[in-house]
Amino acid sequence: MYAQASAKIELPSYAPHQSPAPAFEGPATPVSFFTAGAEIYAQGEKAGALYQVEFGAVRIYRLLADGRRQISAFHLAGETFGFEADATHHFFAEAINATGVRVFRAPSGTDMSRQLLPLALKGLTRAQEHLLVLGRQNAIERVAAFLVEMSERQGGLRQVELPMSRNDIGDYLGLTIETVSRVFTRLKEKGVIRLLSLRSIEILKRDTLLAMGE
Amino acid sequence: MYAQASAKIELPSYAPHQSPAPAFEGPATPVSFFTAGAEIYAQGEKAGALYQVEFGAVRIYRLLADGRRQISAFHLAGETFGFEADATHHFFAEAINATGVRVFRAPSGTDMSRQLLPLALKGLTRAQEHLLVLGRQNAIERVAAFLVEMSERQGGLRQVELPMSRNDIGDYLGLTIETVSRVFTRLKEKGVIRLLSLRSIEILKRDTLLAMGE
DNA sequence: CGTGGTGTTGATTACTTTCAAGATGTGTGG
DNA sequence: CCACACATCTTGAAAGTAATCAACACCACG
Repeated sequence: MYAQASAKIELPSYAPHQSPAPAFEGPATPVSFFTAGAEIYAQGEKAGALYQVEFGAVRIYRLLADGRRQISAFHLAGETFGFEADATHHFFAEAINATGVRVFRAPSGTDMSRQLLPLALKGLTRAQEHLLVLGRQNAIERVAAFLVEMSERQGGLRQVELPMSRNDIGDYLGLTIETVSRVFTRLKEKGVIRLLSLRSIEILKRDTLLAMGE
Repeated sequence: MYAQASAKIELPSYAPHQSPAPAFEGPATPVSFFTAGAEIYAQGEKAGALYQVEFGAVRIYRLLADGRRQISAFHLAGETFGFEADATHHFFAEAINATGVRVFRAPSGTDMSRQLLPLALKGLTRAQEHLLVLGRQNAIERVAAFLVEMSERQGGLRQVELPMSRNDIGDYLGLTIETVSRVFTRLKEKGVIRLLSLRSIEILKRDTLLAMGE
């Protein structure tokens, strides 16, 4: 059940050397591979399965009628997504780049509440914290908060990999791509961060960044 | 265990005539009363209990260091709140006005996953939908979306009660109180809504409002 | 070594906030 | 029941921040 096979998948450097521990009991499910931009599921589709990122990254988003997009979450290696309040997906899920996803389908009748609740609560807390960012922080604070978040999710290292484009970052932070770019430049000029490459930054002044993101 | 007793509580008109069905099994817990502005719990406090609104309304919010506030959710009569990802409250909960809250404490060792999961998932979906509003919609769209949401949560009637102040609405929508006020005025001028009183509106053009909120 | 996609930078515009003043509403005490 | 006082809400003018429009640079790919 390979949704979209890519001829040759170059594993990105931030892929873990070994697979994350499976999130759920059950029959071993093969890993599905998705190329950059491939859809994992769409809004309105029937939900039911759970997805664990093996390597790569996934964006969860919603669209307005005129095409405006809000990314509500990124999921990195080891994280699980796809659970819904009812039988329908309320969001889109897409691979950001070459991504492997393990699919879990609980046998009908199985009660997954115990396993799912902590994930749902974690997601709820994250979403509510993100509301504060979108509702009450300005551009530089949003980007700072984002970099801190990405850093912490990657073990708090100085070097942070950003698997997503500026466009994705903008749609996550409620900013335009130009504003994101300008803020990156400002942070560089202030010596807070350094760009190792377009998708890889080094945090030089963590305290400043933390203070910015509040 | 009455957190704050008020001499005389005037039941607001939107209070249900009968108590909502208790959300959980367990020993009958007395209803706690809170006056307008009274704190139900604070960020950092130990969590554990669940709260069901009997009458009145509750705001859930978070603060930035400089006092900026983001309300992540309002809870009306019948709704349950207070569950957390870990043993600590990540948010503040306050009564918006005279409010009765039933407190449930599961006996230790009880597994509430089955009951909690649907609530957590519902909250997660709502929060993620709100992210789209805060991230990608302008002032008039935000207010329109808010009025539609409040209307639907009150049974989809033309008349909608707004138990919260303009300030609360602003902090929920990521706007200032002045902008909220101006948008209300514009919607009145366009004949989309009518103000019956400051805290009570009538929706005259539902379709227009829906189209605005997308 | 081109070419398309992605990112950066600049100038201008638009929207929301801020600051300020006044109006309206609510509650209290006389 | 009325009058005053405080809080909430509305409106206006000015300022600020991010969006938009536009051009160019950079990078990855074939």
